[in-house]
Amino acid sequence: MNASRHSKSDVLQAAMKLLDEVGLPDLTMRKLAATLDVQPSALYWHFANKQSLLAEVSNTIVNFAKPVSEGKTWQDTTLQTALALRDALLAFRDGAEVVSSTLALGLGAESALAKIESSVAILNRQLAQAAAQSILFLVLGQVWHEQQRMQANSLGIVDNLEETGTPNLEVGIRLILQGLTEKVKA
Amino acid sequence: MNASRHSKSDVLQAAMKLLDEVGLPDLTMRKLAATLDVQPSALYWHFANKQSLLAEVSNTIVNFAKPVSEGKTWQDTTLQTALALRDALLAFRDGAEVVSSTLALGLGAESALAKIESSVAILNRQLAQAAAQSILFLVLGQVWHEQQRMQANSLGIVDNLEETGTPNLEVGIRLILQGLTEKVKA
DNA sequence: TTCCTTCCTGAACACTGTTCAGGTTAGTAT
DNA sequence: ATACTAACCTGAACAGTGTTCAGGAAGGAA
Repeated sequence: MNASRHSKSDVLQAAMKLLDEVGLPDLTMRKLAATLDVQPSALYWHFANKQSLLAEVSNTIVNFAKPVSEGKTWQDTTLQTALALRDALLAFRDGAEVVSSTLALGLGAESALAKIESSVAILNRQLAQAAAQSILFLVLGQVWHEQQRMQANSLGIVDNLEETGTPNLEVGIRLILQGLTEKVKA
Repeated sequence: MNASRHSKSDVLQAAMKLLDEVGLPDLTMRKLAATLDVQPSALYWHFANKQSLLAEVSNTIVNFAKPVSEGKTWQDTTLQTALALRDALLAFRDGAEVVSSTLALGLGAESALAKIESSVAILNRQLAQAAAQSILFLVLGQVWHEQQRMQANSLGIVDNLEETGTPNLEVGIRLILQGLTEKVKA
């Protein structure tokens, strides 16, 4: 905005705003610097590189998920946790792709996994971990797909008549939870 | 290799080889052209752009999955189909990321989804579709994660002691299948 | 006033995907 | 053999990317 000096969180905030305006593919260091009235090289005082910046953007998105009130059953709690993450991803343009990338690179965003895993109150920890990871991939994949379609539609590209984005996710999670429940009985 | 003229499938083949040698981030049009002893611009006679090239690479990877022999139950068939896709992704460096990207962009790779969906022999088509999509995201996310860790390890980065890549996937798929089975009973 | 930390400039480097006018090669038809 | 045509490629450029680095300026503390 103005020409005063900027802190690290200023840059992060500007990055979030720019992401919302132009999307991830056009979120470049040069454009980001321009919105702050600063040379591109100035950004490298605050962040070691672009990946580090994106990692913090990713964490901001994940931490945006509001904590869920404990449900009646752990199944319900887990479902609410997953849907809260889904809402957080949807709240930011290209949110799912940002988080997916940094998660793949091993930077940040593990807190999302941790939250889901801790909600799966099952004795067998190996099983809980596999289920939590599965649910996380489900949410990321589904929302990524949905957000990509949103952009495609905004560009006037024909959309397939199917609008099964949101329902499919809940169905998928419920399938995993049901499977978990059955496996625990045995 | 040599300096003779090249066909479209020559370029595709060279792209697959280069992908295996340098990985997706270093799969550039210039490097690809160099392996063919050709100027970068020559590639644009065969492919409209890099995305189109990657889409065909993606299709090649997906179609590499060998068809499964029909199992005893549809649950078994679906599991084998998913694992066959997993093997295909693992057979190529950064295979999961390549396929994920082109799938997100709406180019190709839907045949993977179709194969899984057709194996889920359930009356409720909406349910089968949700389950198939869930399983696909599971496979892609898991293998992507695994392949990223493979590269990280090869670069000497510390690996987390957990080696739960492969088992987690099968567990996750089985959970979905079990959930499906229960839901069908009701 | 000196010093030191914080933040930034300006210029460059080594890349990237892509376009385009024009050339070469090879095979087919006359 | 000559002419034509489609397939394939060159060479150069354009507009952009992330990143580095030597140095300069601002502001508070000693």
